[in-house]
Amino acid sequence: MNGGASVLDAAFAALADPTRRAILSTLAQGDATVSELAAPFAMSLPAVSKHLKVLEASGLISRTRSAQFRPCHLERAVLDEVDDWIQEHRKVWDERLDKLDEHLKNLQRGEEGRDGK
Amino acid sequence: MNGGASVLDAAFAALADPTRRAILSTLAQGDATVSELAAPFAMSLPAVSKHLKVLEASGLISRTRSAQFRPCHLERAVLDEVDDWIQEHRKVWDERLDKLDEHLKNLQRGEEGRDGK
DNA sequence: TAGTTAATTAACCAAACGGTAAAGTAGGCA
DNA sequence: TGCCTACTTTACCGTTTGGTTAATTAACTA
Repeated sequence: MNGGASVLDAAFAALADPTRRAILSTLAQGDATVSELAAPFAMSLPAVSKHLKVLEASGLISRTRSAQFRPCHLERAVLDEVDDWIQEHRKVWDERLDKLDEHLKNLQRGEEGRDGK
Repeated sequence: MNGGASVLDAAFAALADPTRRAILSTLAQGDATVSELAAPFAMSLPAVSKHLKVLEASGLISRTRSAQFRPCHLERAVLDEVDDWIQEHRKVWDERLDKLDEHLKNLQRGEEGRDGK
């Protein structure tokens, strides 16, 4: 039921940092170089470089070379996987809440019985 | 443009751990106690307890008391916020890719000019 | 060739993380 | 009252994370 979660590990971990999310937001408006991405932050270049390495390792971005620049580029696939996980769980969640709602309407009180294994 | 990101910080960080995602999956099928949630894992009770504390702090779950049990319960709101962030970025992403596509069709070559600030 | 710009790598540090074992707390139950 | 059950809290430990500065690599430019 669970085929390869390490992508999600890295993706969620990458998304957990506000600096990295801001970088992704910037990048959503177009490719950018490391210096350009670093500009808005009160943070050294190497720090941003590390964030980009994390993002690249997660697969959320890719980097190419253009002379001495390393333009960064967003990649959709991993964000799609993250979205898939969330949608899947929201679905089950919803169904479950519907059932619970129905259940409550039927019982109208706490029978205490979670459906044991 | 960015009002309060700390919820996302905590939520993404919480989701970054596979054990915690598994706990959420279990919980999606119904509320459960700490011991029940811990059962599938080769991990001590305190470890699971910590994970639950992280999940609770992120707002992804809530916990009540029922005698000596602490049944855990999924909360939708935060997952919805996470979903919102992702949808927002997928949207911009898509628009941008569409524009790029169009742009490429118009130019058919690398004019090298990123639209500078 | 020497110098400048762009970015990464290396070494280091403090704080956070994920786990442990052991002790403490709180609520049934005999 | 005293014990069992269900959990949490408290050290403690090794690893990872996010940042720093300094040194290095790579490519353009004079």
